[in-house]
Amino acid sequence: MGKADGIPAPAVRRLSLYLRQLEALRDTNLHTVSSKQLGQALRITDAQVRKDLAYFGQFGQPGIGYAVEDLIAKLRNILGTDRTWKVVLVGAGNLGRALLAYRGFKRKGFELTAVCDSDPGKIGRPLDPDEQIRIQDISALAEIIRSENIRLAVLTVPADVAQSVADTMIEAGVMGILNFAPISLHVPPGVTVTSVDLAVHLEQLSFNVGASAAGPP
Amino acid sequence: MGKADGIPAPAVRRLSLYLRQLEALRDTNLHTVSSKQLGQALRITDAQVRKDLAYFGQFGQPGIGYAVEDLIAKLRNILGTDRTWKVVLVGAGNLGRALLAYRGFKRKGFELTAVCDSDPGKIGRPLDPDEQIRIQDISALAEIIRSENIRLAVLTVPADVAQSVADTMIEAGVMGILNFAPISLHVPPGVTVTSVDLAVHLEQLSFNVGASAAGPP
DNA sequence: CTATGTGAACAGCTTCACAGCG
DNA sequence: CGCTGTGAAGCTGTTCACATAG
Repeated sequence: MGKADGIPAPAVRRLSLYLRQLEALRDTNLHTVSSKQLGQALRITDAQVRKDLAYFGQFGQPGIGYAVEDLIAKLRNILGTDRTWKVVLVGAGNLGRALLAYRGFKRKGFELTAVCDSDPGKIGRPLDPDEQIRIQDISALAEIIRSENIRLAVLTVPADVAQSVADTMIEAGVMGILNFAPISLHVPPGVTVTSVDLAVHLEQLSFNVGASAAGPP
Repeated sequence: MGKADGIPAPAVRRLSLYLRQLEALRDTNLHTVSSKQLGQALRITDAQVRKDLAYFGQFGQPGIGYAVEDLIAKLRNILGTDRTWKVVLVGAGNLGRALLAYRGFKRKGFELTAVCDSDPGKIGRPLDPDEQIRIQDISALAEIIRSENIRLAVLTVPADVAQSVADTMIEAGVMGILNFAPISLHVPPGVTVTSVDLAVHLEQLSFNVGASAAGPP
């Protein structure tokens, strides 16, 4: 329903990679970059880079390339990370706490606003010694989402409750879920889910390694 | 290097999802499943399911469907997880320790054999109270990989050292890397890398949510 | 009648190749 | 000249539709 129509999903994924690479280039005091350079760094053809960027506008200068700082700003705007997104994390297990500690969060435009868990033993505890966020009861989840106007969630709960937690969150207004539970979430149109399943990723490696060699000894 | 030739990468990704779903179905005492049922659970067309499976053999019975237990075994064999893969984890930070604690590892055919870190303060410590694995110095990494014949690695080190650690591991025999560092690893042909970048995933959500609505309030 | 396996049609993404601009 | 932006071509992956098997 709108801005993303006609734009290939793979192109959007690469946008994030371009942004990451550009931020690295900026730190080396490089002011301009060509599609060829960007492509080589990411193992993508230069034509691909140009086409991806051209979906969103004319950002380059013929004969010169792309202005690094400028393109960073453009990409942030396209991806929506020039604004700050409030994020709720549900599930304060090992993985949840590790993700919370990840400092890159805020720098990228995401602000962890609340953390919920169903374990009474965890509720009320501060997550990180130097963070003031305390774990709240999962029964308050919907109310928190509504009152804080939260649109994004990170889901690190066990698989058997993931769907019902997701339903609750969506009902309360969440529009995007980063799901770490090993299950296929069903969500209504307009809601986006991205899933990360450690086992799935390892299986891909296992397949590829097994395909080119004898396999594990 | 052969087995994967002509098979679409997306099909292989879905194989893992089929396997996950089948394991869930088995626990509900379902013995047979159709491509339509599998597809509905995963939001994929039935034709897609059949085509994916048909890349690897004729596993179904016309008029009946697929035998759940049977197909699980077939998929495990194809993915290479009917054998046990030794895995080394490098980087015992928050994320690394969280991944270690993940119990699904062993159940899926992956055995965490060694953990390395460069922080002298961590070396020698047991990771988990009930695990006997101790953190070893990263200078021993190559030797560990060689002597244990390790082929898979999980990389949870800071971005600025990720490439050099990867080089070391590949030199020592690692063929597949699950990379959590926010950087594009360059690896020689035959070596597989799968990357998981939290920021990238969140940006995808931000884009999609921003595309269908006004964005965050 | 149900459900698989598969060639053929279709759709979508990537690469090519070049016109045009600095 | 170098490099972008882009129609056209090429390729890869998905869906259709049906012959075939139980």
